[in-house]
Amino acid sequence: MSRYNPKEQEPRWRAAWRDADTFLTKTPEQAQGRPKYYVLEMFPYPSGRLHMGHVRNYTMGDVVARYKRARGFNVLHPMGWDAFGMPAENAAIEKGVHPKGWTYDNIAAMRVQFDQLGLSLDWSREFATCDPEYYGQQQKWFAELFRRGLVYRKEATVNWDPVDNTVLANEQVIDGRGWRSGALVEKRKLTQWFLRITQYADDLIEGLKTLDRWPDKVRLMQENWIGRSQGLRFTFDLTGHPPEGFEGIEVYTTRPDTLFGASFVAIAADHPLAEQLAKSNPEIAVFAEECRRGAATEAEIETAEKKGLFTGLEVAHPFDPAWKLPVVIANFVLMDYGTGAVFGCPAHDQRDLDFARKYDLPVLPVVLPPDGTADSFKVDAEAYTGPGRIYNSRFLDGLSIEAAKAEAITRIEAAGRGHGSTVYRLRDWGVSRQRYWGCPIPVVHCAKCGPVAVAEDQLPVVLPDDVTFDKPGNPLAHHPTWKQTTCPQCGGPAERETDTLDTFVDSSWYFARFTNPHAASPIDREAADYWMAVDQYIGGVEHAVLHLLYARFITRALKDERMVGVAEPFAGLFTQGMVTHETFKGADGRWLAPAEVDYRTEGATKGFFETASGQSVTVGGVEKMSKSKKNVVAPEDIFDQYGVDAARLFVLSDSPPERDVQWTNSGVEGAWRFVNRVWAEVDGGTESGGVESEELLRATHKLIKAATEGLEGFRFNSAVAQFYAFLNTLKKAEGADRRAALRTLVVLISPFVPHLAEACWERLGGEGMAVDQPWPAFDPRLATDEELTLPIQINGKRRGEIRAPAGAAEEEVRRIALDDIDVQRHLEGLTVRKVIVVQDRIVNIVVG
RNA sequence: GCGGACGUGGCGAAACCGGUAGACGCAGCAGACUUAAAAUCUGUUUCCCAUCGGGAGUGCGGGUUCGAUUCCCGCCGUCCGCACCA
Repeated sequence: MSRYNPKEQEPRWRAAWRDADTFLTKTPEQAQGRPKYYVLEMFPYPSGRLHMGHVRNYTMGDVVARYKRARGFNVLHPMGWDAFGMPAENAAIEKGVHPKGWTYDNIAAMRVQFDQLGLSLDWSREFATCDPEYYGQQQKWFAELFRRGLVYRKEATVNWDPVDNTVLANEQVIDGRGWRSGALVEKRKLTQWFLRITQYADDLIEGLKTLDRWPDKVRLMQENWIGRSQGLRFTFDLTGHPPEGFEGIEVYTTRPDTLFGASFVAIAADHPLAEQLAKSNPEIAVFAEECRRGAATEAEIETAEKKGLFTGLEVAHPFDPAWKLPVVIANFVLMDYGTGAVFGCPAHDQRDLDFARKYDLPVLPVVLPPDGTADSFKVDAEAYTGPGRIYNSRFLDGLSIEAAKAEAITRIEAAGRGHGSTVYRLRDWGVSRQRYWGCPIPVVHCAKCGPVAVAEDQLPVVLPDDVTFDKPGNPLAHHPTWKQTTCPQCGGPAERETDTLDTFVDSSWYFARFTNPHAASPIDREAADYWMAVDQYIGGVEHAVLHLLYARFITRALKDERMVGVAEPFAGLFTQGMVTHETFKGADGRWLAPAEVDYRTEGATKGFFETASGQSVTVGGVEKMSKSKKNVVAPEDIFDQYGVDAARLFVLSDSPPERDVQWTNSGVEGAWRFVNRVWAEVDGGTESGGVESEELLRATHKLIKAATEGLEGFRFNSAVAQFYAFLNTLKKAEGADRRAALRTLVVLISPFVPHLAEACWERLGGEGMAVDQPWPAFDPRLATDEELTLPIQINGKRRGEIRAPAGAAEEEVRRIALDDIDVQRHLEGLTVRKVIVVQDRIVNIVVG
């Protein structure tokens, strides 16, 4: 008996698959009518190193791809690189390397690691989004959307680092300061390119209903993100002497029923009226400046202290001109949502209530809860947002909330002050980035014609290689010659756009490009019609909203261009959890990597010690593997020690795929043990002889059923547990002929541990390769037991069990149960009131 | 703050439609093999009282039900996303 040697077996089988072109995608003709199946994992950013998260993600996709292949599907399973983005530019600044060289070097390094994983990928379709062949095609469709008016320019706010003179991403703003300079970050307005995703808002909501193989939570998150709300848009008239040109303030509300509870009107700091007032009022200017600084993200804005500044202006209530409300500038009102102005109703909105308490504004309840009375109901520290009847509201009194909303809208519309309107939380997608390492926006600016899309025969607009990163800001903008060009429309002198596209654009259509990555047009319609939509898309849940929503939007936009036939790119979606690990800190507070730590017994104390110093180590929380906390286990070290299959098996085994899995050394050793046990069984089970065992046959069919259901339902951990259990059964079946059972087991584990399966298949004398074996079918009669053990409950408490034939009639089971000696003992002196028999499950005897 | 999830032994978990809670793995304990150790194999392992046996138990508090980890209401805790990270 020989120990399984992954170092010898694994490269051998990878070479065998490669030499046989096993994973080369078949054309529809070659597939000979077999149904297609498109499996895709979210493609990686080429950081240069494979991490355990990749191992988990791509192993899951591989299991699906190999399983579907065994089920007879014609499978497309491609891989590429999401290769544009900030890290390459950061490397250029910090290490003086060129983003292009850095990126392609990383791709080459990662490709080697990917090959080791033994994935069933068709590498002939590989591309990187930074290949001009890819982004040039992207520029083609982008130019089309521009001509169609789906692309436009408008002013938008960016984070500006006044020391580095550069735009900062939100993640580069740390506590309101630039990450490199440490300078206080300012908000600055720039003219930027936008994609009109809001035009598709309703379609994107409606489309969610068709995505029945998406997790409910992701659909819900997208719906909430789009945030369609019905409400009222209307104008409060300014009274007294407002600045010239400002007669009123237009607000949007989803609660027009609470209009009589209004006690102030709040506008955003960058509302035109606020900006006008700031010109002549230094106090307002200072406050607006304060609002402009700091908070880069919505989360920070929403959690920041609610602050306001009274402008001294007043507006009249729309239903009572004599009723005046103060106008305040508030840091929690967003210019991007609705009209950038709201009315505050403190009694029925918590944020408004907090604000009203702070600035001593009236709190007027206008919705009476069902169990409240007008005299007793008070709003104190908590706003009331529940159901009820309207009161304190003149002509709305007594109405339900819904009826009052309708009535308020009708009256406002009749008065010509506004109209009912649908508003989305979703904003148009700002795609401009003032950076070098991205897809150039294919537009030129002509003094005569304005912005003009680059003509198709002049694409791609290629990034120049000769750029420098010694000056702050966008290297494309400083390039001496690159931006000088001629106008495609009038032929006059013109300048290229120097902004590049958000990398989310690159990842919004790559799945369609994979169907024919070498096509002369962005998408080969015939190939896309055959392969799209992606049948199973797999990736991190952190992409639940942005990437997945953008990809759905672009697919719809391209469908309207007739470039693709489907509206929804991903028919099935699976969002997998992260790989986590314990964190360790040394005595001096430094983070320590797992490799720097030992578990041992030191005198009386057991625990973790730093290997180098022998000092004791604090064990922190279990967190996502990250460089900053050093709780990273390098996949290559694991492959080296246990082989790829053990690593693959472990990331699939311990936790359900949608949940986080905690990497542990002992866990991967368990997987390694399994690999060896399978090998040992196969090694010792190849000889004929032994008796045919019905028990083993039944166990085998049960296993096929369980494995198949586990794979279909994305319960890989359960499937793996069944393999382990089957191995235990197999060990105990001494004297039985195990050859058939082993062959079946090997085919079933093949998607999980493909190298081991091939080695075993060969040892068992199977024909061809394990990867080419069809998925075994099970006989439903053999996959269930003939006689079952049924628990007997008395008043819901388990009091015994009986044996009964499967499918036995209720009467028979009832008789066996009541005759049972244990049951009778418990029933002594009691009256049986009812006997509930659930077929093949349980018997519950109710006594009184 | 808003939106979404999750919470079961010492640990990772299973229980798919409301029907035996803890499959499978890890760690632990006991044993076999060994001069010894490692590796491997066998058994055992939710907690409490215990001889048979009984009681409690799925974050906490309530509810529906013959029966609740599963459904409903309220609370607590943890994690993810929040639009220029990918």
